[in-house]
Amino acid sequence: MAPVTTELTSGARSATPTLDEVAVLAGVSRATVSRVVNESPKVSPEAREAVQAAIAQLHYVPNRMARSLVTRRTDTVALVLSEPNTQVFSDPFFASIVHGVSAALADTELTLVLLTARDAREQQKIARFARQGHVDGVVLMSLHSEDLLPDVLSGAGVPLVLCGRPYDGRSVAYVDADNVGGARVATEHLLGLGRRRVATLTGPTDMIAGVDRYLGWQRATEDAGRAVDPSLVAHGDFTEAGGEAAMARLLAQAPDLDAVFVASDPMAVGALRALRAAGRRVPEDVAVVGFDDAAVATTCDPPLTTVAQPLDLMTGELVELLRRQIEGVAAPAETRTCPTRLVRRASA
Amino acid sequence: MAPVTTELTSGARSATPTLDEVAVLAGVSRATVSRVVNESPKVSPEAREAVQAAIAQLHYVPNRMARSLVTRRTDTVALVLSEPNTQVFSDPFFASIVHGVSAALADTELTLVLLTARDAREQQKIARFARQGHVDGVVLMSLHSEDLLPDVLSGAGVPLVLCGRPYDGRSVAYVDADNVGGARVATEHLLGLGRRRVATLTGPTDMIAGVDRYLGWQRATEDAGRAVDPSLVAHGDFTEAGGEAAMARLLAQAPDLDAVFVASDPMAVGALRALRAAGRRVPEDVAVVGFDDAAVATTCDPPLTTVAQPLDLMTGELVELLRRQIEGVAAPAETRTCPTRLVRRASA
DNA sequence: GAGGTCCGTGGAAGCGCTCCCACGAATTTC
DNA sequence: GAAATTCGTGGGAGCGCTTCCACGGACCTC
Repeated sequence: MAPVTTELTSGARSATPTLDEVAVLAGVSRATVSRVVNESPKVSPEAREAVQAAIAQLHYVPNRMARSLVTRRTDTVALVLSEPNTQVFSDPFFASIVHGVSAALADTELTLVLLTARDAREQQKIARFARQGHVDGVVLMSLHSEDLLPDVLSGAGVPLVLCGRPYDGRSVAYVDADNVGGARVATEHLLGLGRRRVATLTGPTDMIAGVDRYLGWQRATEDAGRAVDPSLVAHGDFTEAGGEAAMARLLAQAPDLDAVFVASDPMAVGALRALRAAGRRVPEDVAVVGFDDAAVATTCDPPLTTVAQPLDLMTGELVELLRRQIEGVAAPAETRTCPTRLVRRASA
Repeated sequence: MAPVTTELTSGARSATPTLDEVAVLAGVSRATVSRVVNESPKVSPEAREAVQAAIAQLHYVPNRMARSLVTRRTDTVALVLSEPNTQVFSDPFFASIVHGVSAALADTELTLVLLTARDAREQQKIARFARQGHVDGVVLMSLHSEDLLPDVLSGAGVPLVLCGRPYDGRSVAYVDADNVGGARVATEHLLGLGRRRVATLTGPTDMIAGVDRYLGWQRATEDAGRAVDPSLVAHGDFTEAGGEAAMARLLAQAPDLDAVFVASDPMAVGALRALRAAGRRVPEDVAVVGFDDAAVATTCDPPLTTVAQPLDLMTGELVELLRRQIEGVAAPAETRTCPTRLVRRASA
């Protein structure tokens, strides 16, 4: 009998038991233990039972590194937030996406890891992480136009789905809300209320969501036969403070405005504050519509009329598209655009 | 010549090149390539150069799974948020911790992955993930008293540091802010202003931070020779909405209060709103002190006097303690309590 | 009852890497 | 000038796992 076997049968147990140790204890071969662990049907009930008993007794946990080395899978996917501004982290929209993806993954054998890339160096680190085989796929929230990560990742052949349409027209799988449509409906609602001067507070122009929501406002304005007056436009950055400042500017530019479509709920909350500071009543003097249907939309004063995105649907599609790519059964660069919906509350 | 070698030298390159292929191309052995990759000094300049050229030419990226299998290290640490309530995600304090830990790790070779556990099932998944050797260590934000993850993880021998003192007195490494001291100073400040009825809005009683901040208020109250009047206490949940509701209750219980220490800034913002709704002026009628020094403390109306935690220090210590455990040079269950500091603004 | 099929099982190869050990050449020491 | 040291290098074992392949026994078929 070989020394190693002697040691195993003599009862000396390592802190982290291996397949072999389980096999020896169960009186079967390594291969059979592997089959039991991987739920292969080709195992007799007796053998299965013996193995399971041994696993329980030794507290055996398979070593995923070893497994991954041969299977070429890690059963792990990454959600990457590529964004220099840390504050975005506390944006409720982002939190919802994380929550949704995580929930969609909970029903699968996949584990979610969250990675953040604030600068080029961290992006490199993440690219390496992905390329070194630590994850089977990546959901990427790359918000700014100049981000390199989408290229690097898709170039490296890592299964990839973007959350949000890519800024340029590149061919890559993505899931997005119908931002243009949502903004359009919001603006039409304001117009339908009989408002004469419908302004907009946009998001950053280097983010596609910011651009698309502006586009929706613009189209609705044009379709209503109104001129697209530059003084009715102010740019924000999707944050509450940015929204407050932009609203103040907007009031200075266009004191006669009587409605405003704001490109995100946090910005709308800031806008509400600026409006109050300026002595304008909402919705009597100025009607306000936000975007996102964040939790704060129900608690602010007045409760916010806003455009809701189907988050569950979106995160579900995100995971679905990614899994298909991982399985290798995906059509190249599949995309989904999910419908939005106006939620009426008191602000418009 | 063996077939495999023929294939390698004949120019056929796999999509993901291995050490062997680099070795063949560079005309050295696998061992030498490994030395170059791992920056061993025992390599001649010529060999190093040849290897580096080959690596560049093949776009070689080491397979971390294979490496981990033998080194028993992954160079990855996890930040685990064990918290059923998803909304906590958008809490600025949490975002700051993530940011800080991530920044502290950016200077090292370690990669950070973020994991969330909302229920027992996800906790199991994470425990498995850690035990299977996917991470070298864990920073755990386990906020509630009944959480099992600390036990499971430390029981499994995974290097572990808690962010926040454990609820019970268990022996485990942790880093925490001096919540009791901070709350005490805040309360003393209110008392020092000459306020007669200093109330408090607490956090959840199953979170140690909630308990400690209440304790600080209590001690300061007692030390000032005041009675700890139950009607001066209302419980919140660290959220803005919860703070608003609790403040409304507090005003009903103790209409004569003239100061309130609020256990978190988001709650304080809610409290400010409730106070305004009730027609109380801040700070004239009611002085308010918050906790956390979140970004919102500077933008709300009036700007919030609050207790700041040394986040950089805390996250630095967190990473330091964890690294020491990973290196195996840590004393058992090291702990750090970081000093807090009162930041005076307009609300008190 | 001889040949065929099926099924559970174990042996063994190998995933890509690190690292111990031994080897030979260059350098040093007495 | 012989022995000892140093240094860069390559061979090879092995990390823990999956999976192909072959084997033997139980079962069926004509």
